[in-house]
Amino acid sequence: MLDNLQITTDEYLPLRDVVFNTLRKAILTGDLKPGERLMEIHLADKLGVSRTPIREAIRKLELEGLVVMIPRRGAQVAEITEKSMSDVLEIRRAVDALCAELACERITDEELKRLNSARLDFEKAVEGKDVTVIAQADVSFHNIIVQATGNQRLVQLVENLSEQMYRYRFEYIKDFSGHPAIIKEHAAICEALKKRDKLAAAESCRVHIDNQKKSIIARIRKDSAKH
Amino acid sequence: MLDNLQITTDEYLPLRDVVFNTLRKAILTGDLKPGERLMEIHLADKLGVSRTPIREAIRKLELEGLVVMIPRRGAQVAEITEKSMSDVLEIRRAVDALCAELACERITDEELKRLNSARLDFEKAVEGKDVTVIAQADVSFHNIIVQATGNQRLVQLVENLSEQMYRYRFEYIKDFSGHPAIIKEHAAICEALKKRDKLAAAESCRVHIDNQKKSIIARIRKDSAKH
DNA sequence: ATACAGTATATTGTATACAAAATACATCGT
DNA sequence: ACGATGTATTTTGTATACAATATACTGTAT
Repeated sequence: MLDNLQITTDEYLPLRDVVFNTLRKAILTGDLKPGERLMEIHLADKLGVSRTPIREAIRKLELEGLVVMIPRRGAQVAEITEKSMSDVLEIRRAVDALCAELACERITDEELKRLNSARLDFEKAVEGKDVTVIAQADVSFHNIIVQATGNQRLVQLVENLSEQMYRYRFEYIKDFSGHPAIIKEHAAICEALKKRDKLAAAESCRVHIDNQKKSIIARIRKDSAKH
Repeated sequence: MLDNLQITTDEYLPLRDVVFNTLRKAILTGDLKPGERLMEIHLADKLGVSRTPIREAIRKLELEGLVVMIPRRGAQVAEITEKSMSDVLEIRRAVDALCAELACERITDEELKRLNSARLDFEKAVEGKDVTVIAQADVSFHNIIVQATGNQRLVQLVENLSEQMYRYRFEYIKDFSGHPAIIKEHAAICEALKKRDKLAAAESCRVHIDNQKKSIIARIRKDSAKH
């Protein structure tokens, strides 16, 4: 009874945050497509709230880079260009390498164990062919490394950068021919972390991102060729 | 006449952005101190606007990490702890090194010239003793490098990270005994960029940040010892 | 004097109302 | 038929109003 009450108070989220999460998810999954306008009244009606929380959510999406504002014309979903994605990946490459280096210094034995089982989970997920499961296993693996840095702002930064790649992650995962390489890369990262070999860990992460970059950029080119 | 009209339309900024800039500056300069509550009606009265633009500005400050929200209690200026600053600097170290590496590949001869004169401007600024002028010259120097990467998202990231260090930048600059070292570091960075030597450029940047870190962390310890 | 209860006040969260600008559309003239 | 002009509509930008919660205060009982 009291427990239940506690839970409900803990679960309180301002509507603006509910809207923010909803819109973000819609953008990342592609329900809201690049260039699409976000009209306040329309969204308000659709989500059953007033314009106020909608507007506040849009302000956050704006700073996050998921929507762009045009003065007196409102918000629209940010376009993804090859350049913008390449910019993101360029940063991601360095940041992931940093994560690996820091993790070498700070990862605990317990986290190393969890990392290894996350690695094995990923390999198992690859055998099954469910793309969502594979993607989730990949996220879990990398999350352990980022968390092991103990740098909360770094966690947040990686999250934001990952977000930008989200729509293309699936393309990368869908390419089954690339799976053996991913498995090898994960193994290399694991190995380096276990040895606490910063150079090797960082380099493995760079290779890992470089490979992702190849398939993501290829996909974008294919997409833009269509239009 | 028409020109004037053009200017005024160009200069249009929604009130939310005016408020956002105003509050951000107030936080960075320390007019609004860590832990201080941002009360909407109070701010609205003070700035002569309604609560709506205030709230939207706060949403952006929230995502930027300059304020933290407490549900149903509103916003307060984020505290700066040694840990949070150390987290920022850890990222900044890697990101600045990345900037240097990319700049090695992409900086134009014209930008190299401007960089060199910015370096000399800094040396001149150091001779005069105006801290604000010195800080500005330092910013100009580093801006050229970041811009030379041609990566707009990287520019934005560096800006955000710099922001967090802003309040302590002056302490670093104020320490006149450190100036010769800074001058040498700038020269090393310049030199490496001219030679397009990525390793040297990156390493110089790391050293540069490590030195900043020392003085900033020392300052924070001194501050927290007072309280 | 101190702890507590109950009320008043202040503050946030949300919804609505109003103003200004941008867009769409229809009418008119050529 | 085409373009221009003026009006209607839509949409954003801003202000205000209302509701719910948290905080501060006051008085009372111990």
